[in-house]
Amino acid sequence: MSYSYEYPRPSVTVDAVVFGYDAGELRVLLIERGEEPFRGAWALPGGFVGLDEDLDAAARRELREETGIEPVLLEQLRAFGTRGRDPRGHTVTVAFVALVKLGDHSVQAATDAADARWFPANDPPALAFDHAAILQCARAHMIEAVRTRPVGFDLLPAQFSQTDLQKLVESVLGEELDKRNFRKKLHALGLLLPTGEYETGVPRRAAQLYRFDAARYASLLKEGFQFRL
Amino acid sequence: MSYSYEYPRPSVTVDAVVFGYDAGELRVLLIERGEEPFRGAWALPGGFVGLDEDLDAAARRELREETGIEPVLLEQLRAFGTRGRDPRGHTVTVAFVALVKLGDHSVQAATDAADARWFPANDPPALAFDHAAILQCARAHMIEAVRTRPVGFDLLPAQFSQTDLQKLVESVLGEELDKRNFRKKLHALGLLLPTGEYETGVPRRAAQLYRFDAARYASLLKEGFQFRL
DNA sequence: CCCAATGGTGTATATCGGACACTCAGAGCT
DNA sequence: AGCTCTGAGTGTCCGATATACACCATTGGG
Repeated sequence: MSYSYEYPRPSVTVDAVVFGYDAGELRVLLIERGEEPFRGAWALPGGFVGLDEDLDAAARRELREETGIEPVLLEQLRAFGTRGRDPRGHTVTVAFVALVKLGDHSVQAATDAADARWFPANDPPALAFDHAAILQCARAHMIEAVRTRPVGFDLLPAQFSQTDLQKLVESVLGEELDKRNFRKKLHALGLLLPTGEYETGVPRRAAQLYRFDAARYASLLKEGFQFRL
Repeated sequence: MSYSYEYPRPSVTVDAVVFGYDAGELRVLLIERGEEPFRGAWALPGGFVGLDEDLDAAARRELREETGIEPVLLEQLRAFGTRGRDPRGHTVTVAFVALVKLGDHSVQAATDAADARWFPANDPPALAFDHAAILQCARAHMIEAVRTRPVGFDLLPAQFSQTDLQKLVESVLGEELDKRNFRKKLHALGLLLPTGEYETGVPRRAAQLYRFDAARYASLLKEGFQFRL
């Protein structure tokens, strides 16, 4: 099957920077390319957009096909369209950022992906195409997002300690924060619900576990509330 | 001439939201479409991306062709690719925001554009495609940008009064600011050079004119300086 | 000469952000 | 049982920042 157009034009792809959080470190999901170009290299999951397919639907589909992951939160980063970024010819890619709770998903490589694995987001391997630049841009996006929106809660399990959250924020920002000041702000937001439950199996005093009050956040937003950490 | 591909796929266009500032109001440059679809309707300037053409180069080219404008500052907003946004078939557009000093450019419609004119950015006419949504997004972008980056200086003439700048910021934000507090912050930034010249032809005390210290801003940026108004 | 309109200027107060250190709880080990 | 280790939990002070607020000066025009 083949299709004709009056003018030559770039192709459109989507790529997803999927972040997860595990072992105190921000991680990014990469696939090993099973096809040329860059066969055997690590890359962001993604692929061509189908005709009449929404961009975010395409990103979700490619993620599902290549890695088995179905993210809850997926938002557009921006388009990358520098000439020469794809050796097959000019392609414009629309990059997305997705956040997943690592425990909720097991990664399963398929279709174009020979393998799919989590890597440290701040120390990734060499990447195909211009994916290193896209990842860099996504990390900058996260630095902004983690301070101004409650994104941490999409990366942590449903229940988490205040320290869990702080370590995550520190990992994204790449800098350490003061425990008391962090908690002061956190409580001031009023978005944490104490569960009454505690960590188990830790060789020290167990930290209390909290839950994110999504309903309250939604209603605060309507009143012009601005999240800030 | 015709080109063939193995798979059907969306086309790529660029659209530019060009902002200017005049008569105390933020303005946006629109063209009247000279071709179907939406012939006769107002729309953002833009068009198809050529093969092997960078996205920003395409946006600049379309702007030049359709309106005669060559903006200094052009930055990507994001991609819009919702199915059905273009009646000709699926097209993905990458939207840009451009800022121009109104006095430096005279607008000249050509090629696909039957006309090109400035409209109030906060009260635009009905627009073709999903351009109203793109404009909305661009305005939100400006609200963010005007507080965190010295964008006002790209919209004003080389010399301007403090009040000019304040009125511009107020027009973008859609809210009024306190004169003394605004000037306090402005002076604290240390980015205004007094020119010693004054307004002329005004029926009141003439305001002193200033110039933006771009060199100083560039050097401050390297030291991790964050602009904030 | 008076009026209208805007230019230009400082202080006092509330709020926010950042620095900073100790005690307590619980698990594991001897 | 007692000791040790690790991280949990908690409040104050100070400096910086943001906001509210009012009057006189200057100029052109009528």
